[in-house]
Amino acid sequence: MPSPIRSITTHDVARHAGVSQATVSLVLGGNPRARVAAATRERVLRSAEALGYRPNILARGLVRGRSYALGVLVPDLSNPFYLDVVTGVQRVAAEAGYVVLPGDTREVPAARHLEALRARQVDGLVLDGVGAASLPPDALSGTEVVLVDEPPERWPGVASGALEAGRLAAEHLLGLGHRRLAFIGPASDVHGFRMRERGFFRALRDAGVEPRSEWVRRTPPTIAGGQRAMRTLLASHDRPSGVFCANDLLAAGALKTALTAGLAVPGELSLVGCDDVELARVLTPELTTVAIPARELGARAARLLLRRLDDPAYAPRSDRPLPVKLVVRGTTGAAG
Amino acid sequence: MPSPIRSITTHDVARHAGVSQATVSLVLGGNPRARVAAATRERVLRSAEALGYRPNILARGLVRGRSYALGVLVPDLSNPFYLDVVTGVQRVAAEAGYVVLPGDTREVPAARHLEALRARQVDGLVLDGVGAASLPPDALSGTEVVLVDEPPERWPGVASGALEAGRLAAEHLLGLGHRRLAFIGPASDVHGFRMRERGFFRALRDAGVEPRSEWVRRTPPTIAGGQRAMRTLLASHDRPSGVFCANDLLAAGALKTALTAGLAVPGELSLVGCDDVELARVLTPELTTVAIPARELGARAARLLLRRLDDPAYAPRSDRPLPVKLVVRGTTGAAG
DNA sequence: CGTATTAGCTAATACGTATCAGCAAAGGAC
DNA sequence: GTCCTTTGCTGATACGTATTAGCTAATACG
Repeated sequence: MPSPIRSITTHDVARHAGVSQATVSLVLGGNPRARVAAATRERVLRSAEALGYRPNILARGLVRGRSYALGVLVPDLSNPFYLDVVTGVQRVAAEAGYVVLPGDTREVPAARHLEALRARQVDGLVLDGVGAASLPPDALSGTEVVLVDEPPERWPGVASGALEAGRLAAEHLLGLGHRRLAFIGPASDVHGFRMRERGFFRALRDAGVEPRSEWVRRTPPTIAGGQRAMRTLLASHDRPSGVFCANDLLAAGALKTALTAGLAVPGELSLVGCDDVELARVLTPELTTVAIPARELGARAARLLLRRLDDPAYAPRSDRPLPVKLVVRGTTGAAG
Repeated sequence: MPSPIRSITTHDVARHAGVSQATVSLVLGGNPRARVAAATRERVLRSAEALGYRPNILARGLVRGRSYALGVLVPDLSNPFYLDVVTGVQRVAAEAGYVVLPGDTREVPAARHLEALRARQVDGLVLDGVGAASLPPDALSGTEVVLVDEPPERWPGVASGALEAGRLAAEHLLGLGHRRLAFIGPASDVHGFRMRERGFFRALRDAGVEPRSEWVRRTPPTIAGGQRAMRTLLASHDRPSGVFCANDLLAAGALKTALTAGLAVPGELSLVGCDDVELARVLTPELTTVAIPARELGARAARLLLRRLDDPAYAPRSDRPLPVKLVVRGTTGAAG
């Protein structure tokens, strides 16, 4: 059978089955509850099968006013955590016949991404950690939006237990006897990070431990950022005995610098990350961290988004944040 | 200004500018060499600007027979190397107004991905490491395809110097005095990996070093795979003094296992990876590896693909493979 | 001045699908 | 038998754009 030059259309199927194009569309198109005689339906299906018909999703989208595409924007796709979020979105979206267009804001600003996605007529957007509040006000109009780990004020969202994550890290370190505790996190005003930070410090204060401002290091949430931050922490005359990093990349960088400086981990310094990306188990020693269900977070965001596309009025019953879990590994030990 | 319910079309712009829809299309659409009076063009452009017109890419694609979308398939998006390839494709594609739909074959088989991408009417495909040769024969018909690191027999492709990469690793280890050399790589028949392997062993033989079959460990090219492979290598009574891993994930896993087993690296065991992903610099000690320009590889694939979309007859002058480079870090040292 | 040429624009159509109004036939109620 | 309802299908149209044929007016040329 020669490969078709032009792809098979509903017209081709109609001719083959001896019915009208409209009937083919009724059988193969959206509405499964369309009134078509069983015999006709069968005949159309067989013709479609025989010709190898595949619906042209662009044409379908044009008439339905849908592109069946979703945009997902994250700060950094090379961070496995965000990649997992995207993967979660992708899986759910794929099942519903949607495709996802991922983008990150490392090199291209969010506003420009949104411009391009809008030109693509994406039906919806998932935004994670891109500071939706600080976007130009009309950048998101006319599109359904779901936020991840942001305050769900103007748009609905899903959340992980960021506050809880910070608290777990703090309690773990406190439980090991640490009182001299530092925090490494980003300066950027991303709500999820802010919550992790707040949870951490709240737990410290609850335990009567007053944080020191010189032990709060702000740096881009990357490996390089973690290295820099740890370098300045180690340079000070007075060193913390435990550090909570706002994500695992920071922790990996911090660990690297500490080991290179000859520090014993966890002997002289305990380290807790956040996210539990695969990297955490590759480091030596393995990283103690707080596991965030990234994939499930993305999946849940996608489900909410798809739901709202069908019914824009759908207001999610305010969901519990996804549960987080402390994973104790090799970078934390009793205070000396 | 109220946000528009329905998006602005060429008809709206035409009405606003007092011209026909066709004229608007001539001004704003593809052909820049269309004959339109300067004054009219100016007026249309101003109207478009004023109304905030954005072309509907779906509609444009429908009539032009293009979707302005490219599919990219790789084995594993969580491998930063492949992610970089995708990023390279994405950057070039974005500049040309194309969007890319990435997919990996960890959970969904390539054939199913291709099915979905085809339904999306993607204009072209970039395939890296998915074994294009073993796909159903018609899975790629009717679509422009460019392969990465595959033999460019049925489809054009771009390549990195995989053979050279293996050779560089071998010569580095040989130069340090190692003669007891092992290889860890995937069993799957992916051409790029095969070439790295071949380059390695060819250099060994050229140096008069005969490889031992029990030191060739086959395992999935992941961190976990590297750990397993190294475990079996260490379990044997006779240990190699140097190991070349077909990628950095394998090397990371191998390093982890070696360190956990109490081996001194590089004192008792030298380790060379391949790819030079960011992970390589986070490990302690830092990983010696062969740098492959992943991003440029993807970018070049995208350029070739776009070129062929404009001119399907375009046969690339057979390009030199992209240069690779040995990066000596901390996991290799002189043989004991 | 008459004719050929060109510039500048528009009407009409097509891309492949979904959907709606409407038609013919068949059934159902009496 | 008439009248009403339902079933099963089709013709026509629309989605937003690109493109081509063709029209008008202006210009060029002899």
